[in-house]
Amino acid sequence: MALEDPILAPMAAKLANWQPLPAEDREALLALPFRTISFRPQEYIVREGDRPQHSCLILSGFAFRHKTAGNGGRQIFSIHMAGDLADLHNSLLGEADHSLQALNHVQVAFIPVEAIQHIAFSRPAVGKAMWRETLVDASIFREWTLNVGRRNARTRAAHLLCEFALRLETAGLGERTHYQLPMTQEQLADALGLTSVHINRTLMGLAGDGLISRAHRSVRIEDWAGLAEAGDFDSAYLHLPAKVPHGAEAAKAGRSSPRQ
Amino acid sequence: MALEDPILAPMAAKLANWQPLPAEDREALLALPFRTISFRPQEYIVREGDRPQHSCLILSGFAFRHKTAGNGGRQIFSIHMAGDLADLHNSLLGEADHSLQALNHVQVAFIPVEAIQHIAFSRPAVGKAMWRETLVDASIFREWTLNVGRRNARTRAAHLLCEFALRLETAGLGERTHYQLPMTQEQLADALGLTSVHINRTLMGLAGDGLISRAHRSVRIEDWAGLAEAGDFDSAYLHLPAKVPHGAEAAKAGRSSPRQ
DNA sequence: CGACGATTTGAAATCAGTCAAGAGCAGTGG
DNA sequence: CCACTGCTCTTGACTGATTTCAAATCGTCG
Repeated sequence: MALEDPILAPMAAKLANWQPLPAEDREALLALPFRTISFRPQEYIVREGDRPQHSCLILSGFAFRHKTAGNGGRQIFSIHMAGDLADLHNSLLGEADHSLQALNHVQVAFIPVEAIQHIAFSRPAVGKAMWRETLVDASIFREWTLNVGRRNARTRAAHLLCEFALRLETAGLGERTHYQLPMTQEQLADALGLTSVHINRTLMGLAGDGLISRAHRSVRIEDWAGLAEAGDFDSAYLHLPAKVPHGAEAAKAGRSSPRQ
Repeated sequence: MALEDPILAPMAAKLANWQPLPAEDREALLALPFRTISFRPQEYIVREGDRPQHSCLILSGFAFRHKTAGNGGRQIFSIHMAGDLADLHNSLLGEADHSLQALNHVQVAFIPVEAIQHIAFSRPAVGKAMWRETLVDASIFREWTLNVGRRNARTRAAHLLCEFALRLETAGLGERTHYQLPMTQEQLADALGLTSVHINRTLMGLAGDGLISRAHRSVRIEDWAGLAEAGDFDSAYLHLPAKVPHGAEAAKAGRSSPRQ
C-alpha cells in the first residue's frame, strides 16, 4: 500500500546503522509493501510453531521474544523497540521456534517475507544490513546466555538496565539516564532467569546502593559508571556504529567458575 | 588455492540442508579460495576483540564458542563440528564479540570474508543458505539461554546430550546412540552454567537412572526417549530439514517460574 | 470505593556452589 | 616396566544464593 510513506523510516534508520545505504536502497526500503496492525499489551504477535508469512517491524511500543520450557518456566530472549525487525529469525527460518509478544500497546508493520528476501538479494547493501541485524540479535542472545549462565542476580539486573538504556538512546527513543521500563518484575525475572521475588530484592539493592532510583516503571540511572561496573557491562556485543563511550571495560581474566 | 578440491564438500552438504543448491552454486562453493590450518586442543582460533578477515569452516575435530564474564566465569555458547561455518557471526560483524577455541585437534579452512560476501550476494541460494546457517546458530543460542535460565541441572545436561547426538547424526559424524563427547566436565559445566563438580554428580545421576552409560569421554544413550524426556528436548529449534522423529514433545503450559 | 494485578516483605526450604582431598588415567622419562 | 607428573574425575561435608510459599501493602482503574 503506502508507497512513499515515511512509516518505515525507523527501519531504514536502524539498518543504516549496520551498513551505509545508498539513497536508492533507502527509497526501495521505504517502498516495501506492508500492513499495519496494532496489538494490545500481552497479545501474541507470533507464536512458537507458526509459519509466519510476514516479517514484522515494530513501529511503536515494545515487544519481547520468549519461549516456554516443559516445566512451565518462561525465558525471555530479547526486548524490541521501534525500528527493530523483530521477527526476521522466525520468518526467514519458516517455522517459528519462539514467540513474539507485545509488552505494551504495540504497532507493527507486517512486511511479506518474499518482499524482504527479494530486496535483500537484489540490493546487497540492504541484504548485508538485514543480515547484520540478525547477527546483532544473535550477539545479544549470546550475551544474555552469559548473563543468565555466569552472573549473579545483581549483575544480571544491572546489565539489563544498561543494555536497555543504551539501546533506547541509540534508537533515539529516550535518554540513557532516565527511561520507562515497560516490564513487570515478573517479566524482568523471566528475562534474567530469576524469580520475581528475587528481582524485587535485587532492584531494591541496586537502588539502595544509589546506582538507580525507581518510581513505578520508570528507571533513573543515578550512576552510569557504577551501574555498568556492577553489571559487568561492555557494550561491544551491541556492535553499535558510533563510538559512544560507555560500559565498564573490566579486565577479563581467570578460569571457569560461576556467578562470582 | 585448491580449485576443484572436495575439501569444502562438507560445507556444501551442510548448507544444502538449509536451502537446495543448484549444481552451479555448489560448484562455486567448492571453488571458494581457502587456506587450511591445524589447531591443537585448547588453541584459540578466533579471540574476542579480533577483527577476523576470514570465515572459518571446520574440516575435522570440534570447536566451541565462548566468552568470559568479568568475574572469570566462562560461558560456552555452542559446539561446532565438521561442516560448520563456525565463525560467520564474528567475521561478518567485523569485530569478534566472542572467542572460538579448539576442543580437540581441529582442522579449519579459512575462507576470506570478501569471498563469502561475494558468493552470498551473487548467488541467492548460497546467500540464503548461509544466512539460514547463522539463523539456526542463533536459534541454538536461544535454546541454550532457555536451558541455562529455566532448567535444572539434570534437564540441562540431558538436553545437551540429546542435541549433540542429533547434530552428530545429522552431520553424518556418528550415531545418535553412541558417540565421543570430546569435552571435559569442566567444559560441560561452562556450557551449562554449572560447576564441574555438579555436572559430575548430574551425569552420574543420569547414568544411575539407566538413561546413559559412560566410559571415559564416550557416551552411550541407553534410552533415547527417556533422555529426551528428562532433557525437555524438542528438536524443532535445530530446524533440521528431514523429518527425523525425535524428542519428547512435552506439553507446553503454565506460567512463569523457574527450574522445576 | 472496591477489586485486581503488581510489588514488597518474611521465613523456611533447596539446589547448586565451595572447599578440600583422594582416586583414576595417560603420557613421560628413566 | 615402573615411578612420576599432571590432569580429570569422584566424593564428602558444609555454605549460601535463590526459590518457595504465603501474606501484606500499594496503585490504578472502572
